[in-house]
Amino acid sequence: MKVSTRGRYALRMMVYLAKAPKDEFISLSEICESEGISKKYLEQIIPFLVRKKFLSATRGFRGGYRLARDPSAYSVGEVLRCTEGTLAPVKCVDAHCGGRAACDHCDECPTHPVWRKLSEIVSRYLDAITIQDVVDGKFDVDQEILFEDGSGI
Amino acid sequence: MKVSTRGRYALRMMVYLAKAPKDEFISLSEICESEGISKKYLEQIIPFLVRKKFLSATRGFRGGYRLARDPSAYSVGEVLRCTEGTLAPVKCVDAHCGGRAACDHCDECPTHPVWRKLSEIVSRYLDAITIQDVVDGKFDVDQEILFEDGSGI
DNA sequence: ACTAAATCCTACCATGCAAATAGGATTTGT
DNA sequence: ACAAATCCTATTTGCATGGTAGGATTTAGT
Repeated sequence: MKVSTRGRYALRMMVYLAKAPKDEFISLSEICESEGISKKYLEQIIPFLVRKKFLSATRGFRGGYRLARDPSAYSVGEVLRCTEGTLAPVKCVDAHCGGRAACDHCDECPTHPVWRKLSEIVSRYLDAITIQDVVDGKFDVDQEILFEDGSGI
Repeated sequence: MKVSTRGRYALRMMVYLAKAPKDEFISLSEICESEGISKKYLEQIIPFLVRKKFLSATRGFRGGYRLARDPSAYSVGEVLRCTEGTLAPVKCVDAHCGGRAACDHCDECPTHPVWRKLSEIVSRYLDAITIQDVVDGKFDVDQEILFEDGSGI
C-alpha cells in the first residue's frame, strides 16, 4: 500500500517548479540538488511528465524544465497517476483492465466492493487537491467535493 | 499503491470464516479450495492472525480455524494492518517510525501533509467497516464517522 | 566553428520483497 | 496405530523498485 519514489519524486519536483518564478526554466541539476534526489533517476521519471504535457522542456545551454500549466491546473491525483500508472489498490478495480482481467470472479467476490470504494476515496481526495494547494499548504477538502454524489461515500 | 495478496487473502479468509456456522472449526483445505488460494501460502499468513488472536485454531484430527470474535468486532483496517504491517502510503507517515526515521526533513517537506491526510482517509474508511459489513455487502460509511473531528477531512 | 551546459536516450545492475513451494514435525480424535 | 489436520522453517522464483552508466543530441554564447 505504498506510493513509490517515482510518484513522490515527481510530486516534489512539480511543487518545486510551482514555487519558481513563472515561465523560468529550471535545470534538473538545481532541482535535484535542492530536493536531494538522484539526477539520473529523476531524469528517468521526467519523460512521462513531458510526454503528458505536464512539463515543458528546453534543451541545450540554459535549458531546463517548467510547468506547462498553472499550478492550480494540476491535481495531485493526475500527477501520481501519470508516474505510478494507476492509483487502484488492487488490480481488479483498475480502470485499465475495465474492472476485470485480473480476476474472473469479481462479481461474486465479497471483498471487491471494499477495494472499489477505497479506490474511489483515494482518487477523490487526490484529485481534489492541486499542486498549488500543496504549495499553499491547503489540504482540507470540502466534503461536497469528495461526496458529490450525495450517497455517503 | 497496491494491497498485497497477504492482506487480500487474509481478508477473504476472514470473510469466509464469518459466513461459516458459528463456533465451527473450518479446515484450511476447505478454505483454500473454496477461495482458490494456495494452501501452503495461506498457511504462512495465518500465524499472524492467530498470534493477534484474530483466529483461534485447533490442531489434530478435525482441526481448523474459526474467528475468535464476532465478525462485527473486526474492522477491515485492523485485519489489513495485521498482515500488511501498515496502511501508511509512505514510510514517513508510518506510526511505527513515530512520523520520522524514514526522512529527516518531514517538517519542511511540502508533500508530507498530503500523505498524512491520505493515510488518515484510508484508515478512517477501512477502520469503519467490519468483516460483518463485508459479508452483508455494506460499504457506505457515515460521513460523521469519517470526519468525526468536524474539520473537513 | 567551438565549447559548455544542458536535455535526451538506452541499456544495465542490484537489491529486496512478494508469492509461492517444499518437506517434514507435531498434535489430536477415533 | 492411524489419519487428518495444524505448525514450523527453509528455499526458490520472479519481478518491480531504485539506481547507475555512458554517451548522443541540442542549444546559447563567444
